[in-house]
Amino acid sequence: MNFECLKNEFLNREFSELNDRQREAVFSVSGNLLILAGAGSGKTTVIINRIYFMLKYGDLSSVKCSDELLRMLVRGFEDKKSLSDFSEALNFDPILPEDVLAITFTNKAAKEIRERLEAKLGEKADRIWASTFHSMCAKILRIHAESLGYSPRFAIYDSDDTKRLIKECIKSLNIEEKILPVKSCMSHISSAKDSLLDSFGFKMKYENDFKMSRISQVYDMYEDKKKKSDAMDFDDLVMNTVKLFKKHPKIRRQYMERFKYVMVDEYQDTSESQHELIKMLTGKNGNLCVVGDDDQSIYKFRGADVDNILSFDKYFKDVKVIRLEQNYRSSGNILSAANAVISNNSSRKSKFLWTSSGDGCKIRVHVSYSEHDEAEIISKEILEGVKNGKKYSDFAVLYRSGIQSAVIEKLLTRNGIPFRVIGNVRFFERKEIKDILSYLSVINNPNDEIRLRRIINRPNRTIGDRTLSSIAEVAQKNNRSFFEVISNCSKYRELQRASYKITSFSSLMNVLIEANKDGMALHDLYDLVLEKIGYIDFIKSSEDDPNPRIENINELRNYILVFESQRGDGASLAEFLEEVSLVSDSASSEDEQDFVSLMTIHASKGLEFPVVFLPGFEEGIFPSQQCIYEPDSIEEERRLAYVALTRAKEKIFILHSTSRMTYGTTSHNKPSRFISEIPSNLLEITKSKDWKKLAASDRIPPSNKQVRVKSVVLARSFGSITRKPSFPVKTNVLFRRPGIEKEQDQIV
DNA sequence: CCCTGGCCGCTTTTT
DNA sequence: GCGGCCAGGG
Repeated sequence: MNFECLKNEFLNREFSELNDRQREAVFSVSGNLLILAGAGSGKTTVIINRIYFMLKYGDLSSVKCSDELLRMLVRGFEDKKSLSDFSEALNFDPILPEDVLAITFTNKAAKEIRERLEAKLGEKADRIWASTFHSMCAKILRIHAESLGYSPRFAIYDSDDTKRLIKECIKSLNIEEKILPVKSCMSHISSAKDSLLDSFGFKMKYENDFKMSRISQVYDMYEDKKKKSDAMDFDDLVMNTVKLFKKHPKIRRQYMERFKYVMVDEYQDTSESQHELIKMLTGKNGNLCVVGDDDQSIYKFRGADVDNILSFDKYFKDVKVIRLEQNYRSSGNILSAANAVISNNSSRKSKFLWTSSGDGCKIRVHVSYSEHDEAEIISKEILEGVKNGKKYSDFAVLYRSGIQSAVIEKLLTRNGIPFRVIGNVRFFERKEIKDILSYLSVINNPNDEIRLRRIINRPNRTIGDRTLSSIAEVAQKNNRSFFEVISNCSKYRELQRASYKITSFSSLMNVLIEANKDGMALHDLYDLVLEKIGYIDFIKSSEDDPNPRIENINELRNYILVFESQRGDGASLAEFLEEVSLVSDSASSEDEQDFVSLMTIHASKGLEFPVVFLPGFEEGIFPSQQCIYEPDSIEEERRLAYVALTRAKEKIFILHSTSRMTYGTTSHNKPSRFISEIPSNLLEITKSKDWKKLAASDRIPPSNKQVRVKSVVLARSFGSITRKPSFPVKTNVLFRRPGIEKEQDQIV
């Protein structure tokens, strides 16, 4: 018996709940490691255990052991002791929590990691940096803001702010919006930033391209205005951190030395800029562990580059690759189907999911005659399942595109099935919430022009476009900020006429700014803002049904209270805004927990359900029309299909319809190619009866009794319920909307 | 400055 | 088929 073997015996016993591959990943501490984690292969468990292992043992490969000690260990092993009981004798060198950086994409994932680490490690876990790319960058940039010419209080613009600002730039450059739509301009600028192309580089690159050089003008102006507003957009957070590290090698070294062990989750979703950031943090010889699945790369459209994971071993030295292929989620037939579909992709690392559990049931493919019929079949199957002891929450309906949900919502409602649409409008993006947050942002950073413009006439103060542009003009001419101009507007002749209105607004704001400076508690400031601006009355007078909005406003107050109780006394406005700007996470419901989940396939990544319905498996829907003639895009769609299939634990229903109404016109789509890529022996095909041949009585959609179903629009924070509140946005809409009856007539 | 009617356009989404 | 957005009239 040598030490190496004995050590493994100890560790295998301690980590016996893991499989061999998982253990290998957990024990590989030093050097660069790529973990290719298939769907449902216990990825997060590996991440948690690996950090746990590092903090407990460090890198055991360098530990030496004398003969005498070895005999002691053998005895210890027989006495069921753990290797850590010999820590002093073996003199191993644990890694400190502050040496570890764990990066994820979403707050939800970061939170899960933090919670699971806390459960396993106790308070030590707090010292580990576990955060998203963006919050990590924001944290670093706040510290070094001045080196890049920002103040530490810089604002963070979300896509709505960004859009408004870009729109303004397009306007003031006198570019026809028809030639250059804001959306396309925004996405060009965003993807430039994803690949670290700043406005200067952009200008150089596209000198000879007419359209792109117009965009370059916008890019220039956008950057300029944003800088003057002391603000960064989401893409800036990453790009500016890279810039900071390039410009100040000392600062870079400081972080490289600090984060001795770096882990990145969902590496297939990284963009070029994020990849570069990781390179700068770890260097060529760092200890970098990335986890991901190239087959689940579905975010190319927002800058993700699969190549970062596919060519990981080219970018980093001496990479050890570990594949996690044992699946703990789905039955055999589901995995066979998923494997078969994904094997049609050419650019991928080979991987083959397997399970030790049985084949399970076949994959049911159902051919319906319309999208109504399709939704009806789903409803029937759910009711049938519930009759046989399943819960509503065992079911999920996953679709390619959000527009598919409407019909399904309708028929589920009609059948009295409780459901929720996950990921529609997010809490912090609601108009009333953005309005109030904009007030708070301006109080924190009066230079934030875009948000100042948003609120200056909300509630109405009859300060219109005219006045706004003359303020902007004056600001430009006198080289003053927008806020400075409105605070002293009586001094400017051009603003004389509107002076009274503007001054009453600016003095209001100045009162609020002072209140904040005096250290007023956050929730008191919030109340003061609402009261001073008369926002509730404004909502009451301008909305047909003000209640949902008022509920949201109250909910924001709750959120502040929770924030204050977490942070203790010193909870500052700046900290609050930081959290809010990076957290899209939102409401969860207090009451009913048993509901069917409806969401896009994208939103379902990482989740699992016993029974999964996949409506709209048709050419033109999925794969979507735009992708059909592009091989690369088809591969991305196929990965999406792979994600969809691997969500299911027990049963999959794939549905396609011989006719479907989209955008007001009826189309007849062929079944999706992804269906034919599944071996037919795994399929069980059923068909709706031809509706024309049905007796008239059978054609009436079943129950039209008015069932009260609450459909709450949830953000993606599903499962992690931290606050009680809910936002019943869509309660009963379906029955109040006229036209349903009409709709039924059409079917009959 | 606000309201309303007509017109366009329309995957996927986190931060 | 529907909603968001812009232009034009009140």
